[in-house]
Amino acid sequence: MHNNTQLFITQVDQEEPLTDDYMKNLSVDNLIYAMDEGKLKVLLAKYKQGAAANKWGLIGHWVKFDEDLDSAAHRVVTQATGVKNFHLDQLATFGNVKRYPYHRIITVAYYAFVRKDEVNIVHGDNTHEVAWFDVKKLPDLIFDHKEIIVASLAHLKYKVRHEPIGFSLLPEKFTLFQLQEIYEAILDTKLDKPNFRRKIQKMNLLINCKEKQQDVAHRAAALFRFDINVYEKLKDFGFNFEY
Amino acid sequence: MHNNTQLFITQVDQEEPLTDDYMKNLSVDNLIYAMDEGKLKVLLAKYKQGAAANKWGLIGHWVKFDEDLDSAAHRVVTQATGVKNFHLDQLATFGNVKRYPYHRIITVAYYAFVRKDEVNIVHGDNTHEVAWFDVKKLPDLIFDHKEIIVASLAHLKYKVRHEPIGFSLLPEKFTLFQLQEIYEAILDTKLDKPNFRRKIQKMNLLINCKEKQQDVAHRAAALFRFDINVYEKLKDFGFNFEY
DNA sequence: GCAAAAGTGTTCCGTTTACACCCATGG
DNA sequence: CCATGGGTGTAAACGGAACACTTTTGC
Repeated sequence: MHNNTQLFITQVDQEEPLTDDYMKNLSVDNLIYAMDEGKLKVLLAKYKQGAAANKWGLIGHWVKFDEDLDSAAHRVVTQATGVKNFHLDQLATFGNVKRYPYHRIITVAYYAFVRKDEVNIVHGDNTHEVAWFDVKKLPDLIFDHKEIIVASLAHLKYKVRHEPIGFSLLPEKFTLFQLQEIYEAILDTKLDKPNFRRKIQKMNLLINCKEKQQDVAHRAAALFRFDINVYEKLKDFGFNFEY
Repeated sequence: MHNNTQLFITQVDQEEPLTDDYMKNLSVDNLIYAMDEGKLKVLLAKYKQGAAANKWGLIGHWVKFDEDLDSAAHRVVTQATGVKNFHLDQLATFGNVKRYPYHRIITVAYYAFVRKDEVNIVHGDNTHEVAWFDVKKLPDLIFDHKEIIVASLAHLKYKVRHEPIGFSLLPEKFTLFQLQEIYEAILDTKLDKPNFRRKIQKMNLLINCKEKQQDVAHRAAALFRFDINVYEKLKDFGFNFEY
């Protein structure tokens, strides 16, 4: 078994060196999502070293001994994007014995929502390319990362109906159509515009900025803000975003 | 910091010895749920050794090096209850640096649904009591186990609306009222009987066994079975159990 | 004028909710 | 005869789905 593996080892194909600060059997992998031109995109990296060399994978890293899991995920997202404030949630943990070729690594998957225009992609020492991919046009992925993305997309469909996560993907001021695009991208369906507008406005989560879009090649839309105060009051009670 | 901890160490208060088969920094903790007299109950253990000595906690154990996470959870549930077939799902992973007093342990929480009458509680070497607790009357719990249970109850409320998990808690043949009790226990609310019956029957997931309850002190109810075939067909399409 | 998206109105229909009511059985 | 749970009926209110329609803007 081990001999078999050896056959495929090339010069670049060895583990990235790890300092003593990190737990060798625990990593975080982040699903960093953003909206771009009405499409849901995820940030992927092409790695230089290790079993992942020259292949696309999620933005991940090992967890430090003195670091909470959430903190590790936050650190890795900030390091890769420069963004400091973003929505972050744990998705699930993937720990099959054979998911990583060299030894046992358990990875805790997190998903993060960022605004694409706030992102300044930072190339880590161990990546030579970092890029956004349409979730409907993914490249081949290392290890079980495809499975992780598929699981997260299913989870998003579920989640978007019960929490207003969409707002984390939008700039502070946005149009109703931009919001609708997010629901359409996540739910992978077309929604009826009049019905969507009525439904979302009836929730009282939106504040009309009394401003209009500028420089658009069509009638300018009203801009809205998300009312975090109303949301905080409502969420304890529980409510529905079903479509 | 370490000296501080020493102050509270007693004879029994030392770590349980671990063989080389186990990863020292990774455990699974299981939320083993069953229905009992219309109440949702969770199985807890009182431990003999270690930081948890003489306190109630979830049924958990370390993960073996050559064991998938799901397999570890399955092994621990079966070991504690004797049950071999049950519904098992991953909840979330808890890994704060200070959640365990001696060293860093990450725990992956799973929830399991069993039928109380199929359970034969097995006392492990390291527990001197194992018992069912009403989820609304929990004792003090070790480490972050209270937080884990609270998280799982919130997750169940969410989950029960989208998947017919209730059936995993019932015997093969059951009455509509028994099913209603599960929804009421998980959602922590009262439901209207006529409306519940109509709603659940319209889903076509139930098969009338054409049998009646025996020896009950009221009109005997019809018994139903869960139609797994119809469910398998429906679930890809997605459907709703909202109440 | 045309394209593109903003925005409003209305109808239809199934579902939800609330509640009244009768049935069967054991104590 | 009463308590307990089984089981049916129904009317009003609500909410979603579908779609026709008008408005504004830039090219």
